[in-house]
Amino acid sequence: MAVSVRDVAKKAGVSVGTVSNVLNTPDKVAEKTVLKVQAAIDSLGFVRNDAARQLRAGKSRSIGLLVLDVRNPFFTDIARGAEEAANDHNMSVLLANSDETQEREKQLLSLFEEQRVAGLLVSPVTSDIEELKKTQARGTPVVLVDRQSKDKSFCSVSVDDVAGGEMAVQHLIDIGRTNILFAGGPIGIEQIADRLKGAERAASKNRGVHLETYVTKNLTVLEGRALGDEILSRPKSKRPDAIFAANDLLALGIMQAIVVSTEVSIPKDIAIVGYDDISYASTAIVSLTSIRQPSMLIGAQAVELLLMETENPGSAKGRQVVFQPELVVRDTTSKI
Amino acid sequence: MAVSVRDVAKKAGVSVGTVSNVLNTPDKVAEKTVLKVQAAIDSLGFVRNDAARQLRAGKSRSIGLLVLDVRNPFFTDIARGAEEAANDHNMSVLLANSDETQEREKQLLSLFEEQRVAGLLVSPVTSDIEELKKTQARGTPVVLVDRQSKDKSFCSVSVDDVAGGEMAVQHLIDIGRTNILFAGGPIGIEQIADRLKGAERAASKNRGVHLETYVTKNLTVLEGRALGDEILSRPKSKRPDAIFAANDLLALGIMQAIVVSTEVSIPKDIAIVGYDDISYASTAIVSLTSIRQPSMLIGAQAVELLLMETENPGSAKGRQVVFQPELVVRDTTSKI
DNA sequence: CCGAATTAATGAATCGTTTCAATTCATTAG
DNA sequence: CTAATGAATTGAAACGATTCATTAATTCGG
Repeated sequence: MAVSVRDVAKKAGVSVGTVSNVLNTPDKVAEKTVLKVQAAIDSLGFVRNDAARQLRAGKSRSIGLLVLDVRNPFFTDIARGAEEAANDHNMSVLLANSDETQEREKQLLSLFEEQRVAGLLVSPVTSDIEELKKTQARGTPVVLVDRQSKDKSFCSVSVDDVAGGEMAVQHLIDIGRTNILFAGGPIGIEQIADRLKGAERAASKNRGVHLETYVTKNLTVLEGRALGDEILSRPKSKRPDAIFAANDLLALGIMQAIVVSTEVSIPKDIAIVGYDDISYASTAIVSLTSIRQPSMLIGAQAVELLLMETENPGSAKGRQVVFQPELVVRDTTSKI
Repeated sequence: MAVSVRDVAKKAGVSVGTVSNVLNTPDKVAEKTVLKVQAAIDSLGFVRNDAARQLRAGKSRSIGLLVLDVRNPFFTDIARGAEEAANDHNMSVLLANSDETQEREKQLLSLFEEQRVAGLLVSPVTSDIEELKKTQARGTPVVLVDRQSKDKSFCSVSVDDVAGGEMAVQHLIDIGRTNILFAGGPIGIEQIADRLKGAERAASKNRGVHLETYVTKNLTVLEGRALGDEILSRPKSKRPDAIFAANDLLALGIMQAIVVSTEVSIPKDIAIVGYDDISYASTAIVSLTSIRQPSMLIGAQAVELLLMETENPGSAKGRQVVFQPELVVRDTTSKI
């Protein structure tokens, strides 16, 4: 049934080596031979068997990317960045979703290892990275994404979330707000804890600023609406005059709840800053000020580090790349 | 460097065949032998080479899923449905994105074929499916997704978009609207043309109903806002009292533009129906009435058809599954 | 205690591609 | 005209897991 190089070789009247050369290095084959072989390939409908290629090559041209949540635009943007960078080195990216469970992570890790991926980009579920260390020790290079490796056992590409949090709150202070609410959770997640830390730093650097912390169960639109309703239910004097939400979905939810009320207006009564700058931020009813993370760049950079490591082992040893986030000012914090 | 079954066999003092049996059919191996081999595997850090397995097996346990746009929640939901169904047969799904370009589609198609996927689920870019027919002829079963195969050369799973369109407009008529605007485009896309056809059918079935068609360049939030602004700029008498948008993103955009005006209220002055019932529909400022497609079911069903065909070639020959969409009523069409 | 039946373990052959040392053939320099 | 050079082509030997016909060892009924 299946057509192999051997069949092609027989049909074209050449050896299998020549067929292989036509496929991989046609310059080394006489032109008329190339044509003969092409003809045979077309007439037989030959399709290369990738498994055999890889077996022979010993390594694949794929990079495994393991993220916490494929539905989060932040991660799909990272994936897109990684894909583009990988394409430039003509490699491809296999995207997998750990769904924030350690078990699934472990499963997918070994799946990738069995496929002998050229390397792994991982956004790990917890800080327990023993399994990852073993994988790396067995010869598959690993780059951490959106998370630093404190002991430098891995390369990593991340964003300075403390700086992002500080930036957001400082901006709110700059436009004259003093009663600021931080919303986000769970606090156990490193990124969120860092954003809060940055927020606190900005608050403590300025006199007369009060920072309230509201811990949410997660970072979804629904959770945001609940918080928005809670704020509306407060007496006027207890309401914040600004909110820093730990991500955009949360911020959008808060806005949805507040915007229906005629009592509170955005940004006059309450200013809002989100985080991530997802594409919905700019198209919201009142366009949302947000902290932008260079997500595509993160993916691209991670691939570069990985390839540096594969092409020249040891060359990127423990390199920690940390990007700075960026404030994008829109209507939810405009001065009037 | 790499550890193979041979190394494991030597270390454990058994033959390679036994190691293979431990990995695949441990019941056929004496318990103490299993333990010896496991120990050798652990101490050497052996990881199975998937390429070699596949080469020997001749087929993979993966199904290729090729969609028009990975960022469209409709398709990611299909993917999720397909994944779950595939898992039940312990197979996995490889997701790829043609980005609506024929070239990329062709590229990915041959990539999948080289990987000897067990089968392909494809949402084809155009109706030119010659390439797909060749692929199928070479032995890779193909199931069309979200598109019918008129000549029955493929199995397919799709949704009745004509019925969906009719349902949407009939609902608007039922709540007393007579001046209805259909928004969507490009009309060349089969699904959109079908929704329009359904809308026209509903309009013509009822007397005194006027249906206006507004063709958009695409189905995005921005395009919707432009249309919303255009409607606001019209004199009151020229405005529709209901809008049927060909997808939810478009509908949300229209709403965003209209909601800021104090002149027109939703649903009192203008009722809106969207299409797809994406998760944003229910959390929009005014929750959006929409036509729901059973997207996860589509993915699952497509996998079932595919497996039917692989396990028993010819058994699903040209089967066309067509699902009916469902109206989900929310606030944008509430009676007051 | 023998032969039959059952259970374990073996290892060579196989999958389809690529690689590379060896071969052939034609061309050119001396 | 010979020897040396170079270009094309060849085909056997890998890559690593699985399979399956054999062999070996054990158990059991009569």
